Amino acid sequence: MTVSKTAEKSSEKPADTAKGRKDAAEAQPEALQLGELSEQLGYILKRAQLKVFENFLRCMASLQLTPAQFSVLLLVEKNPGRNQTEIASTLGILRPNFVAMLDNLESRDLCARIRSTNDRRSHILVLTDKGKAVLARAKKLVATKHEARLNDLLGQANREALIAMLSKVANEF
Amino acid sequence: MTVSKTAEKSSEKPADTAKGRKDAAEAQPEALQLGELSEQLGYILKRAQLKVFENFLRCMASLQLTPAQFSVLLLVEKNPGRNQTEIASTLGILRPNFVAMLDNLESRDLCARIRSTNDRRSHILVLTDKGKAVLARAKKLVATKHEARLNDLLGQANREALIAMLSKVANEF
DNA sequence: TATTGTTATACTCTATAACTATA
DNA sequence: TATAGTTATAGAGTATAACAATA
Repeated sequence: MTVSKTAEKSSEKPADTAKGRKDAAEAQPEALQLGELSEQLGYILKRAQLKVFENFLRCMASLQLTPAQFSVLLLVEKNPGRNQTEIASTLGILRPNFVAMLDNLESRDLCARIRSTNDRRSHILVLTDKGKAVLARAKKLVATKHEARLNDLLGQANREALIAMLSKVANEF
Repeated sequence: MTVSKTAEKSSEKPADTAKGRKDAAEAQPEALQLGELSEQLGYILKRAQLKVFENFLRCMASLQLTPAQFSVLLLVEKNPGRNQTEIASTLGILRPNFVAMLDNLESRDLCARIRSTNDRRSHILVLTDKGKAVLARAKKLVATKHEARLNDLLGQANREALIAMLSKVANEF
């Protein structure tokens, strides 16, 4: 919900900075009470997701890959020979919206559309050599800079528990 | 990333249904391999968030409240006497985008803008009586239908652990 | 000069209908 | 007729600049 990127930065500090808390004996300081909001599943889920995506983008700045593009490359690599509809629907991307995304990846020579010989309506998706190389570098960046950060923050065991619970929510909620 | 609502429904079943698995001794069935994607923090976080928001909207259908609107009502109730800038920035909503949102809530007589007498530039936000009543009903619906579902799925202890870890990610990642 | 609420605007995501070419 | 890829388009959500009123 809500929770914009720039605004997050501006709502980051105002809790206990010099401005927000000039004097210990002041009537109404600055910081608002979150109250029940801090226990609302949807609210913290959304804020956590925005933070994680932000960090992902920073980690991948050198490769210029968004989370969505990374997920496409991963899925195509793991499932070569599949067509656009199959890749898109697995990722929850609507076919019309997948077109521009693929145009982008193809224009950067990261993946290619190949007309299927069985069914000439289909475009089989494959990674180019450059696409494979970029994906390999992306995986390393994600592992060392992005996912490693979660380990530092929560520890290995908790990290795995978090992923497991989120998967359960995503699949069964 | 990606992961649209309608497409999620269509990519829900195709794992092991009658269609997807006609015969045990078939070459290449239907379901794609998610591979490393199923361990990607951002990916499952996003899918979980979409599922939770979807469920929230269904639970609140009778009150016609979105997660964002609910969060505004909660925060205004907990922090009466604050102005638009304070409420918006705490929620990570940019001031320009908060205007239409408030117009909506005010037109439904759920909250009101009051010109501050101290600083006549500011609009103090308050809940109307109807706003308080609707929020009270909303809280009940959220508790009994929405958050309770998480308990059923994970159990009380895990539910609290999940919320705690997500908060940590949202605040410190 | 700075801030509050606002307007206008643009860009991204997501969603639906309809076209084309193939089947 | 049905499906794959595509186009066009519309609606959210999010972002920035700039204006009027007030401080």
